[in-house]
Amino acid sequence: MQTLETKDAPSPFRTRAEKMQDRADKREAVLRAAVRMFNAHGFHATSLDDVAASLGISKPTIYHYLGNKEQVLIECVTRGLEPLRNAAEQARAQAGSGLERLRRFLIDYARTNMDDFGRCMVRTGDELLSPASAASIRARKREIDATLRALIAEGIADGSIAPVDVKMSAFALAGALNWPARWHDPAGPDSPETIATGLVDMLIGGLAPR
Amino acid sequence: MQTLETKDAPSPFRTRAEKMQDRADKREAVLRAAVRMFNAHGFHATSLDDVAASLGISKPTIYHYLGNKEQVLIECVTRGLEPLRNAAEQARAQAGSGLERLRRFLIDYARTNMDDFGRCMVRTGDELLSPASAASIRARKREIDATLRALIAEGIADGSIAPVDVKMSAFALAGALNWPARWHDPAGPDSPETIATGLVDMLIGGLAPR
DNA sequence: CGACAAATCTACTGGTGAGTATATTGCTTA
DNA sequence: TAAGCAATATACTCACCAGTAGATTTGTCG
Repeated sequence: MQTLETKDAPSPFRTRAEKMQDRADKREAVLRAAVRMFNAHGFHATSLDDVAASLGISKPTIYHYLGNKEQVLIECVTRGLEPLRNAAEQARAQAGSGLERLRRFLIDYARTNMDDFGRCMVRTGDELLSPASAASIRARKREIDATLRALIAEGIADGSIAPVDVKMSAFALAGALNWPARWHDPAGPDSPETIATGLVDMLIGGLAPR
Repeated sequence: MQTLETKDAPSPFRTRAEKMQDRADKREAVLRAAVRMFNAHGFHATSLDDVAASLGISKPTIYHYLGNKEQVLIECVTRGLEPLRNAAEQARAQAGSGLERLRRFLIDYARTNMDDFGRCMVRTGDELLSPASAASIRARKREIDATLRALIAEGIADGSIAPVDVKMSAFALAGALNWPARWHDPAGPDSPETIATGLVDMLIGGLAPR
């Protein structure tokens, strides 16, 4: 077979697969532009005309790729949720004490909450979505929360975590690690990595001296 | 002078002071109705016509008392901020170790974040406000944060708090205690009091066993 | 080639909701 | 009693924006 395709002379004749990739890339570009504007000005204050303009395209093109405005938001939130689901799955599969696995998970959790889609996911309340979509997203968030609680419970069981109230601790952790979605400045001096470990270590150690 | 005013026979002829009170009460009622709807459906999804209808009045009446929609929101946020400022002032004035004073402050902080105005205050991001108002509110929030950091620093100095990173801890605490504004259900089984102490004690003790 | 589908545009429609103009009523005060 | 102000209503205007209609181009496949 003749795969004469070379990197330095890309043919202008796209294959089927390449065109699907093109389409996916464009979808992605729309989502990136949208999520940035949602984060900067809020969902309602961002018009799809603005998003389109920022890409040098027109509004119907967005509809061509994504259907409608709510769909754009849902996709953004979904992309924000995905890394969390992966982190959760990994945490469940991993070896180690409850605390060690929890720590790893929390750091991933905090880190992904600081990227564009993660921020959008954290900041998108139910009230922005149709009841059906809100329910679907709430369900996915609940899964993450279930993992979080399971890890805490396992840590308590194996003695690596103090006998805390599981539900309350899960809320405290989630709150502390979601909050950067509102204050973290990507242009600032602290990297998401630094912030994530800083927050998590404080939460594990507590304020009281040991 | 003849202050014949009796409780059981309230005269329909209001005095000057009573009328000012009337006006204040009505303003207050509008704010209460508005903040409830803002919390339930979000600021943009709540029209002033809806707020007015929920009180059996008309939109111009709201404009009569509050000027415009942003002003309504600003007043709600301000009312949410007020108890925090009081708690901060009290904490600064009080005696006791840094940790004791911090603990008291954090519990107040958490509790007030769960009432109508507190929730609204936490959930109202800069993007909903004009730049000028956003700046003014950000400044007031910064003061609260400064108190929080000062209390942590004092606790470290007097040895009642472990030598943690002050800035990071302040963010972790604020995040954990703001989060209930998004999830707490006033109709649920857990009282704000219970949640506040539960969260705070977990944050002070940390997850790791002692 | 000719028909079809994908991608994209310009130019609209229709609804919603903030904010206003103006009228009315009734109390207060000169 | 007339003037003035507070409180409230009805009935608008105006801007914005989600979503759509329909035209155009271009590549693909029978």
